Amino acid sequence: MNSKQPAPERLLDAASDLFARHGFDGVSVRDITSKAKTNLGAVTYHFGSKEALFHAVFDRIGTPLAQRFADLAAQAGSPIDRIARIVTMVLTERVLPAPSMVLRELANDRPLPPAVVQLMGRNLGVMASLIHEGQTDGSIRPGDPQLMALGVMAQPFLLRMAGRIARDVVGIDREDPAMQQRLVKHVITSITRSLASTPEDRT
Amino acid sequence: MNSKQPAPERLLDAASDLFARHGFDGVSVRDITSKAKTNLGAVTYHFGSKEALFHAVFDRIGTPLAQRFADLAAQAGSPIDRIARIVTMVLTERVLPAPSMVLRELANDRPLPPAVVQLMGRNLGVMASLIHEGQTDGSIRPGDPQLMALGVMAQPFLLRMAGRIARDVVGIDREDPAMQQRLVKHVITSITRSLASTPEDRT
DNA sequence: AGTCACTTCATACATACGTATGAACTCTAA
DNA sequence: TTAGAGTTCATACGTATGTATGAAGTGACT
Repeated sequence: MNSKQPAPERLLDAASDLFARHGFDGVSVRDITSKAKTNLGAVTYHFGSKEALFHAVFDRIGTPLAQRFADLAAQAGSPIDRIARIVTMVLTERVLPAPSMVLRELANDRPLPPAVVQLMGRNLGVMASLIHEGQTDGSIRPGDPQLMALGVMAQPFLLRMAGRIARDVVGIDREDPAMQQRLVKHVITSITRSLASTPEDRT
Repeated sequence: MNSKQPAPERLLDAASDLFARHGFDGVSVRDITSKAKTNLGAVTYHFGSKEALFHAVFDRIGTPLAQRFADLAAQAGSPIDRIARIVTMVLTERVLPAPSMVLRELANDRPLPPAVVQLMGRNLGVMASLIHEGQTDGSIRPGDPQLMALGVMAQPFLLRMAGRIARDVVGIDREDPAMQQRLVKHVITSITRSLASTPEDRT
C-alpha cells in the first residue's frame, strides 16, 4: 500500500509529482505534506528544508533514469537503433518527472543544481558515446557528438511535455495509443535522418 | 531614456525580463514594480492584477515575434533556406523572452493561456506551411507538416535556453560569437538533414 | 512494565505575498 | 489661476508561506 511506505518516501513521491507539474515556486510545503498524508513538520524533520527536499527529488529521479539510459545503450543493435530505443523510452515512459523539472531548471536563471548537471551530463554522455560509436562504424555522419546528443534529446524532451501543444495546437491526443505511436515513429524518423550518414559523407 | 517611458511600458519591460528568468511564481509584484521604478499600486492601476500583467506580457511578446516569423518566411529562397533563417533568428536573437516563458507554460500543468496557444499556433503554422511548400516542390521529405514543424522548433527552443547546459555540460559559451556560430551551423545542419528529401523519397 | 530513541503532529512565528485604498501629486485646458 | 482627470505613492489588510518547537505517540528492547 502506498500509505504504508515510510514518510520520506511518500514525501519524495508527492514532491516529484507536484514539482514536475507546478515547479518549485508553484508548490507549497503544505501541498506536499498534505498529498503525502504527512504533517507539516515532516519536511523539516526528514529533509531539513523545502529546497533540500527538492534536491533530494532530483537525486532520486536521476538514478533510475540514468540506469535506464545505460541499460538501453548497452543492448544489442546498431547505435542508431539503441538511440531510437532511448528516445522512445523518454517519449513514452508513463510517469517521468525529469523532463519538465529539468526544462524548468534550464529556463530559470539561477545556477543549475549539481544533481541536474550530473543527470544531464551522464545521459548526454551516454548518448554522445553512442553517436561516437556510430561515427566510428560509419553509420552516423561526422559532427561534434555532444552537440549532436543535445540536438537528439531536444525533440523527445520537448514533445514529452507537449501534450498540450499537441492537443491544442496540432491536434494530437497523447493519451491515444495510436497517436502516440505515430508521434514516436515521427520523432525516430526525424532523428534518424538527422544523424544518419549519407553516401556523400563517406567520400 | 528608459525612465521616460510611460509606466505601463516600463512594467511590461520589467515583467518580461523577470518572468522569463524566474517564472510567474518566482517573481513578486514588488520585484516587478521595483525594477520598473514604479509603485506597488501601478500594477493594480494599469493592469488590474499580476495575472493580467502576465497575459499582457505574452500578448506583447507574441506580436513582434510572429511578425519576424512571417517576415523571414516571406523572404526569397528555398523553403529550407527560409526555415534555416527562422531557426537562426530564434537561436541568436539577443533578448527573446518567449522561449523560456513558453517552455515553462508547457511544463506547467495548468491550461495554456490563450495568448500562448495563439502564439505557438501562428508560428508553428508558418513553419508548417514552409514545410508543406518544400514537400510540394520535392525538396522536403513526406510527413505531417505540423509534427515536423514541432520537431524543427524543438531544437532552437531548447538550445536557446541551454546556455547553462552548454557551458556546464557540453562546454560551449553562448556569449562567444565563434561558438555561437558553430552552434547555429550545427543546428541548421541537423534540421536540414532531418527535413531534406533523399533520392529514395522520390521514387 | 518501563525506558528510550524515533517519528508524528498541532501549533506558533515572522515574513512575504497580492490586492485595495485614499491621499498627494502632475499636467492640461479653460 | 484654478478645476479636474489621470497617475503615483505610502500604507494597510488578510492570507499564505517556510521554518521551528515542544508535546504526544509508537514500537523495540531490557
